[in-house]
Amino acid sequence: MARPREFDTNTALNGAMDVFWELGYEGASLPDLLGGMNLTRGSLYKAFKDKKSLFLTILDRYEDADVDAAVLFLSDDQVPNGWDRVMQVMESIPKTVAAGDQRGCLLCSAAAGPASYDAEIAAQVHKSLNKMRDAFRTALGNDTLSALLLTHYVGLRILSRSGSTVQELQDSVAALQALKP
Amino acid sequence: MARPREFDTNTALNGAMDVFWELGYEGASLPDLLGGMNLTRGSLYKAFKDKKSLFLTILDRYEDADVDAAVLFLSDDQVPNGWDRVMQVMESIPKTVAAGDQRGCLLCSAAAGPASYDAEIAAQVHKSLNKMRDAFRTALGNDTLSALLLTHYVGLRILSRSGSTVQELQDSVAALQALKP
DNA sequence: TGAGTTATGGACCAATTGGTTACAAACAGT
DNA sequence: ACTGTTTGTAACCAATTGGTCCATAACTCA
Repeated sequence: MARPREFDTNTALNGAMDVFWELGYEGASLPDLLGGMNLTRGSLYKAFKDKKSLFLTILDRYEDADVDAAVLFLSDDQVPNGWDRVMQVMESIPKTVAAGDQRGCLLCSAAAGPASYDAEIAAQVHKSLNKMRDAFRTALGNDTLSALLLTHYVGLRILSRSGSTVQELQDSVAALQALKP
Repeated sequence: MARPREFDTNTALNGAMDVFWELGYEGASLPDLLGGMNLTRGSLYKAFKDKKSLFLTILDRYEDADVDAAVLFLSDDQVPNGWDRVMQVMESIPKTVAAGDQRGCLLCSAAAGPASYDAEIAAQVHKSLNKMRDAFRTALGNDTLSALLLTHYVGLRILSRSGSTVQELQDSVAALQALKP
């Protein structure tokens, strides 16, 4: 009943996620996003309203993809011990950096950036962070320990992005072993 | 031999630190800084070169003031046990938030922000972070544990800024008790 | 083959960004 | 009092920011 979209919404959003992930919310300019999504201004604003709405959509998408994957892994007893699953998640962080990916975590960067002055972004960020903490808790059955692990997760991801060495991150993860219940 | 400064460099820098601390490096605009420092464009650029140089100066100042204070406290055996000193530093973070200060840590915000794309800022940030880690290490005589504590410190400060509740932060700190050597 | 509807591309926009420059003012030394 | 030097002020700057608008294109349904 009207002209069809020429772009695929999914691939466009994937492009937007890449740009936001690498540059952060405030660091990603409209031209950056248009390039990464392969569309022009008019199309972006018609389809996604504005930059902030697009970012909220991407945060949602990040939760559905990356956060939920971690949550699922933490509750999957293919690895029978919950603590072992937690440690595998933590160990994956220095591994990611060693593989050349220094982007950190979209969520953690948003927590450090726009969440401090934008309530909607803060709400979405906390929703996802709470999901992570809950996943730690169900894996371990321990309230305060899960709070510590979430804090550690955020710290690792921020340090990853700011250029900490793999060794430093590995040390930090290794020290967690002492907390094994 | 020339016209004297009408402003006091120290108070101007204090003003700049406040602005950067609250708004972050990229979030602080020139008008924001000029307002907080009580001077006009020309004076700022003549005295401090440009925004980035000013920020590097402020990072230095933050190290001399806040980082060094923590480092000193961690090595001061008025509190005889090193671990107890570490815990006092950690416990001060939820307390700061409870007192209404959600600004987090200038250093940690810089690590999450401009340190990811600016080498000079990254270098200064790492210098200070390493100082913190060293302080943890000398307080405890333990390499990997000090890496964990630095990560935890950064995580707490990022979560503080993004609006985590005092309870969540307290839980996270309380769980550290299990690591007491 | 229309009529109705939505998508696209790009020109356009005001506001803001960090930064420069030109000139007047305020001092020190002679 | 004059000279040399540095400060303060504000006008000015080009570039970039996020966002709007409109003519045209592409489709569906009648």
